Amino acid sequence: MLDIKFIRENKEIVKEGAKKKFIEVDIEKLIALDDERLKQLKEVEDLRGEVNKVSNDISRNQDSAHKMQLIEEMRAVKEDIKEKEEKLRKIMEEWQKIMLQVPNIPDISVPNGKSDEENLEVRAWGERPVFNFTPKDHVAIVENLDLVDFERGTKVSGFRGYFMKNDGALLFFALWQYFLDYFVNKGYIPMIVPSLVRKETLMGTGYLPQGEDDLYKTQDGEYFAGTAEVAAMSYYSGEILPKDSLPKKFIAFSPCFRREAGSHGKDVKGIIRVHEFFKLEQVLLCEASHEESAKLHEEITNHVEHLMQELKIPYRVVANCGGDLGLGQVKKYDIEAWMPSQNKYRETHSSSYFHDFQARRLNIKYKDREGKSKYVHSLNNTACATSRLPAAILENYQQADGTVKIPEVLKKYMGGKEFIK
RNA sequence: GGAGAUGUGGCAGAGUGGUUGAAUGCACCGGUUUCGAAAACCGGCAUACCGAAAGGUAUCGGAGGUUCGAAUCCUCCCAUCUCCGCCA
Repeated sequence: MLDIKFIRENKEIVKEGAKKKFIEVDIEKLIALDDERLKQLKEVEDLRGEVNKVSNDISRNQDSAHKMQLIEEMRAVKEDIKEKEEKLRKIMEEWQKIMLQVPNIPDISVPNGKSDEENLEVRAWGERPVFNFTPKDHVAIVENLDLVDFERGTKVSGFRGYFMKNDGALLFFALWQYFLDYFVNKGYIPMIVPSLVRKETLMGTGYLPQGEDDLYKTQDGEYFAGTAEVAAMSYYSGEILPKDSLPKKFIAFSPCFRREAGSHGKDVKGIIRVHEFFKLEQVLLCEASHEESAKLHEEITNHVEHLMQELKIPYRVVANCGGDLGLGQVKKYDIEAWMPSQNKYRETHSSSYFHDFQARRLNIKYKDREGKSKYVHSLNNTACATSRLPAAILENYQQADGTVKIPEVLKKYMGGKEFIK
């Protein structure tokens, strides 16, 4: 959510921003509606003021005839108020609807473009592995080594279902622990957060109303979140935080659920695109300063790059183009791991910042030095998405004999073993 | 799932139809005092929106309703607590 005042004063910037994100929203209509809103609000408030004033007079008035007359008059005014309130209610409904569609403004450094194909490579790291054999894709690897059971996964869970098994299961645990150790050591607060969440949390983080189709919903009206960001961000909703407690840095773990509506043909095999996976997510709240947001954005991206380097997975960082940004995002980097079997990079991490877009919707504030309350800024980045990261590891570390070498840094988390065989 | 109780400002806690946006205490901020501090005393201290300002409007868990007037009465919802049931 943007501030309506900001929209009014910067409508050209807002329009340009929406255009860059390829989002249709009628700013002129919104402003016209806001004019109506202000006018109607003033009328209603003036009338209410009159009623309040006369009501006071009534209570003090001793002359009962005069009293009756005033009461009669106020009855009439009340009818008038009712009518105007109804009008205001209708305006507000429409106003709210458009306000929820207004996207945050992308940063000047965000490249132009419509889809992920136009994302811009910022930097790449690592030597792509050279194989003296034809590298298998991760699906073949996990099937050979019995690390994942897809058949029974489908039998039990349905389309895209899977069981992690044997060293496959252990690899997940090892990654979680390795990443967790790193972030806790950096001062992050570890959290296990709910996946089953109320609608407000998804509105607040910007996944609703637009993303309804990609979310699972219960018969009681709750939703299953697609990322730990949702619950972690909502943790402080409606609260005012002490200034010196910022920045807040969470490393949040949760199962993640995605319907993957509209991507039925994509990645149908394997564990790259699944309905249910697990994620460690970095979620940050900081003071309302663009510099601070931008600085922390680089920082949370660097954390992941460092870990990818430790794991020795070749990767690149892309700056996502306007059309590939979410509604609330100001800027986003994707970190993409090299997938030898596909001979290309695949997204494993997504790092973005929002300014106060989410905080406005979630109503998370802090008091600044002058005691004025301000909305916090928010950021998040994947730390470790199991299953995508394991898929990249398996492909990059595969051996000619079909086994998989365990990355040096993970060995101690997998019982000191050298290979998955 | 059943029964009961409760929901007021940062916290505690008054307030059951009329100058109550809300007593009081604590916390917090400023001042007096002090070499400095504590104590004491004085003053300030919710949020949002409209307005250049004066000022106005709204908010006492949420949404409706009754009334000239609602924190206070009515209806529904939500949350919390206690007991019972069920489950782990």
